[in-house]
Amino acid sequence: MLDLRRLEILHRFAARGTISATAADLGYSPSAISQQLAALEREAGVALLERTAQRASLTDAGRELAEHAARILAAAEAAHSRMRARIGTVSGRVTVSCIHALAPALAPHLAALQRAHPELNVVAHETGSVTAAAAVLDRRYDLAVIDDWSEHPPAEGTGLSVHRLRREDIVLALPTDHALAEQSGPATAAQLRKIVHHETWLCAPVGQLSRAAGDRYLTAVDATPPRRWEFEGLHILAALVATGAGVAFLPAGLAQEQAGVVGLPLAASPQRTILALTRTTTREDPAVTACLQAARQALSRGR
Amino acid sequence: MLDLRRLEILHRFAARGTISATAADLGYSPSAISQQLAALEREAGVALLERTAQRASLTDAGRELAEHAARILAAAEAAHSRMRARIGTVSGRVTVSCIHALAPALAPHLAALQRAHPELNVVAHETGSVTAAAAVLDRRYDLAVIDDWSEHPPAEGTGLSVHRLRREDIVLALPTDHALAEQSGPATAAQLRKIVHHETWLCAPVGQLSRAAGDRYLTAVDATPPRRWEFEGLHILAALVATGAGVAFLPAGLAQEQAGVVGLPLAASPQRTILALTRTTTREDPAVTACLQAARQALSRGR
DNA sequence: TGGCGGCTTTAAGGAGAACTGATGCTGGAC
DNA sequence: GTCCAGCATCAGTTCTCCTTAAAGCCGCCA
Repeated sequence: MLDLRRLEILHRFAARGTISATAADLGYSPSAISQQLAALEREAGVALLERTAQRASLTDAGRELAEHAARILAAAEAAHSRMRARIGTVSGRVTVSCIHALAPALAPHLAALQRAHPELNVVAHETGSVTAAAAVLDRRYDLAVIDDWSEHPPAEGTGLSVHRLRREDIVLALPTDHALAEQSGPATAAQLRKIVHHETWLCAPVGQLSRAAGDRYLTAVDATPPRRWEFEGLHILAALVATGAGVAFLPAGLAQEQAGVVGLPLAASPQRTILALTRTTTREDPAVTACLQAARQALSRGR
Repeated sequence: MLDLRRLEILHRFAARGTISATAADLGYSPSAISQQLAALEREAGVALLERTAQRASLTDAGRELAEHAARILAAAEAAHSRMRARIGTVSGRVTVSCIHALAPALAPHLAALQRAHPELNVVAHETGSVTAAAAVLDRRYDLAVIDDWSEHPPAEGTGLSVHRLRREDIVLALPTDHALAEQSGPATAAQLRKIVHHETWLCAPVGQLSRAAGDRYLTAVDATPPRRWEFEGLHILAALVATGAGVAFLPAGLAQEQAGVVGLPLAASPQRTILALTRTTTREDPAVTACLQAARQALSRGR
């Protein structure tokens, strides 16, 4: 009989790649992981790992068993969720991932939830939007709050539940004393080209979703910024706009909150969507749904 | 994290109904089962059993978790089978069920298989045809050899693989010195009515599949035996026919093997099918397939 | 070449889990 | 009333599993 904890270890090892990282993830010493994987090999009767002194990697059999393990663990988690749904108490450990920019909004609601349910143990980390889905499916997080800047938010994948929390327009963020700050209608393409040409363009580094979306829009209106400053974090960009350092594309809500910044609407406005991701197997878990509800309250006040 | 062994215990309890029987099935003391189920309740956070002093029964939650357990265990077994298929060695414990009448034919082949593979541990029991499918699905047996006397053998159910080993005609078994023993063509309905009226009719007790099938045929030709002797076991019936005690419906092969018995064909001959049942999750397990192969060799020499 | 650091395994020991056997309880059968 | 089947609990022993400590291997760098 294969042991469920050992399958969990194998599954995590398949996701992380080293015994040390697996141990860190699961809160054990590397020695324990090594021993448990050896025991699993003994049980299965097959070599699951190719071991060298400084690297362990999965064999074909190990990879296959890890895939089976994913299915088995999902079934077990579904069963556990159902039992938790039966008692209905919000308790246990829930790991939450949140992108940098939304953490300040989310944190107080999670803290309140934890105060309301002392048995609940919320563990929050920061993760980027790109890797979040895989991390949730890999059971590294039970709930992930991310944003998506494409026109079409990701669909529900295998085992993944996608919850849309908020959708808001992207605006052109200008310093309050900018010549166009008083304009009521949306910025025209011509205005945008002129601004981009004269001002420093503030944006996220390449690889960020917001950067790609902004570049798409700029290309569409045929504007190419001659001067770019790249900073990570939308809050920083908003603050920089306020100091007069340049202009940027920002979510409407963020531009509105930042003192010294005015948001000018855009024609055919791009949008960003704030999403929450959970596994379908935990959909009924009261603790997870409570955290999801908290995220909804924290972040869905936009339209 | 729910424990797989405990889920197995719950699942077995759901099938058997008492803690003692569960313990006997799994080879533990009742005390161990009681403690493990209590631990599972603690893990799940729900009451799974309603306990009185002399009886424990599942609650709704317990029933539901037992159903989940069946799925989880099936997934685990499938994974284990895949690993065993990878190494390909015929080893481990295989529990085989066989109906009474076929045991003599099957036993030597299983014994030979066990001699050829010392790591293999075949455990054989006798079980009736009616309950075998449920027992295989409940994991009490990995392989069951049964017979079926209906026109249409059972189809593959959820998780059950049905292997047809042999199909043979039912004949009218007569003592060698009977007046009709030399007849070459099949027995007519009129002959049958006459024989039934004059001879003692030998058949299995009510509830057996062979009895039901025989009665159906007798009813169809409008023959009702005034004198019945009911004995369990087709071999006994064959031996009784040889002594001249009466006549019976028997599978052709059995009638042929029995000295002093002649088998007279029947018009629109009923048939019996010998089937092997396995779980689909163990389909790839080399040990199970080897046992199945042995059963095929032992029993499929008919047409 | 020698030392350092990351990754791994092995060995030893201790904490906890789990099984057994004994004991006690309950309710139905005789 | 007495017996019996079934279940829970308790104490004790065995076994599992995790941690710490030690050591090996390999790449990297001085």
